[in-house]
Amino acid sequence: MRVRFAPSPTGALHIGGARTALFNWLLARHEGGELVLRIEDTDRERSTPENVEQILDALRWLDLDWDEGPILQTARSQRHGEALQALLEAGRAYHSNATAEDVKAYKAIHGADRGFRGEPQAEGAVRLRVPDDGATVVHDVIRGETRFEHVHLDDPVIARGDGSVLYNFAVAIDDLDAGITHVVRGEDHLSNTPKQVLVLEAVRAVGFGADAPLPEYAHLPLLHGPDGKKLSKRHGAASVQELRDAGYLPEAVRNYLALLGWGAGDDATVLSTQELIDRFTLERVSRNPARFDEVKLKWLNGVYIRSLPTDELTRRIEAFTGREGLERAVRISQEKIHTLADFWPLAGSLFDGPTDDPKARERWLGEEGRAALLDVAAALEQTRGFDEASVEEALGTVIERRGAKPREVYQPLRVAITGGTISPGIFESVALLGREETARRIARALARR
RNA sequence: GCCGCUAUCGUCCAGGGGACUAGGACGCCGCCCUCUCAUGGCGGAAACCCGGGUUCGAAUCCCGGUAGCGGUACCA
Repeated sequence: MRVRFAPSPTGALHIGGARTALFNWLLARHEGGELVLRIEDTDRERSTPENVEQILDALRWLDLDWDEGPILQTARSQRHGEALQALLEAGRAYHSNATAEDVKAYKAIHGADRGFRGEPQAEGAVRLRVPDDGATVVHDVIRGETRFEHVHLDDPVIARGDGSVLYNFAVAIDDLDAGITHVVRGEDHLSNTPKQVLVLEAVRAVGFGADAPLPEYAHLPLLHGPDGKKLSKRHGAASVQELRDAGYLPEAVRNYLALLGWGAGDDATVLSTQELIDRFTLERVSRNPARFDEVKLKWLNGVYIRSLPTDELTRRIEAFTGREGLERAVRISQEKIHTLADFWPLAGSLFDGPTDDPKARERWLGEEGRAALLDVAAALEQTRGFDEASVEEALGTVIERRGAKPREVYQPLRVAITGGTISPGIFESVALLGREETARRIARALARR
């Protein structure tokens, strides 16, 4: 089995594209086949080297590797030209000056009863001659047979007036030459498929890749945004880079993306990449479009974060935040965060000093709170050690002596040392800060007002 | 408009003629645990798009409608 992932570098790699890449990759790895990476850069207006780099960067981050390529489609223009010329000479394609308006006008008259068939001219864009009779049947592994009647098809433009080829032509030639056995891509390409099959048949008839097999097709259901519309920039984390910047783990993203349009079949949700490879088959790919649900991704990411060894999670958080010496803080935060980005807002004050939350101050550092804090400061001064257990013990004494509820002691202390009401566990946080820093922060909180 | 694809809880995925009182996950609601936030545990609400047909029997097969989406570029 040889599959390919063929993004066009007209923007960053989208979540939908990433899912397509993942499915191709899983399939190749499951079958022991090869994955070819091809960059479809025949759109000269919008393709840029920066976008190519972005796509490669996204694939690397996702840890999806490939066996051949990246092949730039434009680098194959000579081959495309030869195939095009052969089609021209055989009369299976022709030059035509007809514009989109001409075709539209033609269709206005003939409706769906007759596809546009141009008259050969000396120059102009190149159109593929579609037979009037019959139909092209696309055999789709996921959807079964889809029949496209030739009378409904217009002769498609396969090359521009200057001879440069267009997508539907290049794709067919490149898949053929690369020996692709399965074309797995988004459903938005289903309607293009008959054109590509027609190109394939025409080109083989004139001796190009006549002995190469015709690829099988598998069109994946499309991915939609939370609003049910096609995924776009408006949907926030729409690109792979945005996912990375939002603090998601690549393994969690792979797991989540695999669940969009595919299911293991036995209700399994959390699946390691190896399990994904072992279990992935095209037969289990769904036919319905799926919505990208960041809430569920976030939950899954939390599952992965909690299951990571603390030192590994620390490495990732240090890389993400650009800070060092975070291990202790990571250990006490691990079960409280869902993304790498959650860490700093939760525990950053342990390093950078308390933040300022006026509401928290007002609620917990009133007369009662300050009185409690005074007791806490005294108790913390004379603990034997300063680990979590001794901190807990000391605070327990304060609670008992004051006849207070635990929170009436813990919360003022939390606000004093972190500035807010949300933090890792209070004993852990205090122990991490140490006796002196804790005392300093309490004193500062008390002095304030 | 035309061509095509799709249709099960709010979302994702199961179930593909009787095992369906339709299952799991996220989310939501309630309870428990609890120093905040989380985590964890227990429980709950929540779906077969509509109409015909086939069949002893339809969520499941067929037809139609409707809706959503895609294509209809000298974009990919």
